[in-house]
Amino acid sequence: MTSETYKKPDYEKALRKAGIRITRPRRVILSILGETDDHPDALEIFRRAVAIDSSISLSTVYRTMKLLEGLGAIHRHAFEGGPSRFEQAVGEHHDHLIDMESGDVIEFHSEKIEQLQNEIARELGYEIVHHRLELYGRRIK
Amino acid sequence: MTSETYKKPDYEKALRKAGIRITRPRRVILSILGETDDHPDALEIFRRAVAIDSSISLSTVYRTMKLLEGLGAIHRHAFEGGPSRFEQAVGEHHDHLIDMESGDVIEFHSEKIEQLQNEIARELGYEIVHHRLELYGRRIK
DNA sequence: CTCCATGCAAAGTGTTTGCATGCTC
DNA sequence: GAGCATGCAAACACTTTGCATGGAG
Repeated sequence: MTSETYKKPDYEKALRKAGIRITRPRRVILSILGETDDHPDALEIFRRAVAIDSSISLSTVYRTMKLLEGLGAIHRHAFEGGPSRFEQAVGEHHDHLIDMESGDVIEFHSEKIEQLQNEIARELGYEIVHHRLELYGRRIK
Repeated sequence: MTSETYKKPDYEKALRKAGIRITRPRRVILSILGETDDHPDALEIFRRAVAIDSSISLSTVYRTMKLLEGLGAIHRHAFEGGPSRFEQAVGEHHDHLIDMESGDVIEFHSEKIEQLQNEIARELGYEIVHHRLELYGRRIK
């Protein structure tokens, strides 16, 4: 991604509307989330944030992630054996394929699988609130 | 499930064959795992173990779980927002539906979903090593 | 009688929180 | 100015580990 004027929801405006103060740390963190396509963890976000403003603390990163998660602006993923990783909540729902070697995350979506999940839950007498589907795999040579 | 003489793989024999010592704590923990149908966490296993032999320590529970996991005798599940929960590795592979209110776990299996997962991974150039599919839901009244 | 397994306490990891201060609205 | 947000350090929940002792083979 070279262009920066791409999909960039205006979170600042949205947050302000939600009565949330736009502070320097929040602005920095939002800009980081807006520009990445990967799924960084809190420490990685912290590192990138510190590079922009060295006074930002890790607690603020965690607090901001929690805040944004509550607003539905980001999603938190707890992939196996690692810290939570975050992504901006833009676009459609999707699931994840995790490259076990590199940790890279590939997004995918299957309407068929979603339907099957709903059927299964219904048969068991449940309605799904949310689900988690993660494929852990290796690149085929 | 009322009968206790049901599916009960002889883990002691298997462990002995693997060159692993059968100690009192291990015997106790194995008996607990063999008799439960739920998905207890380490602390719950510890509680049940202490009721049988009060000298067992939580570290031993954790160590034993790790050992058994390595041997493929149990599976570890990290459901959302809680400690790892364990289950005996008997029977076929299955996925889990978690009752968000009670924490109860219902097992299910869908061959169709498994196939779709494989197709998706293949298309992305990956082979699946394992996957995680969890449905979080509420009972329909 | 040799090692592996244990209990205990301490350390480790990722995350949250209390508190005094600082900055947005 | 009023009150939310911050940095810092301490607390937290879960899990692992070092070490000296104990017990299975």
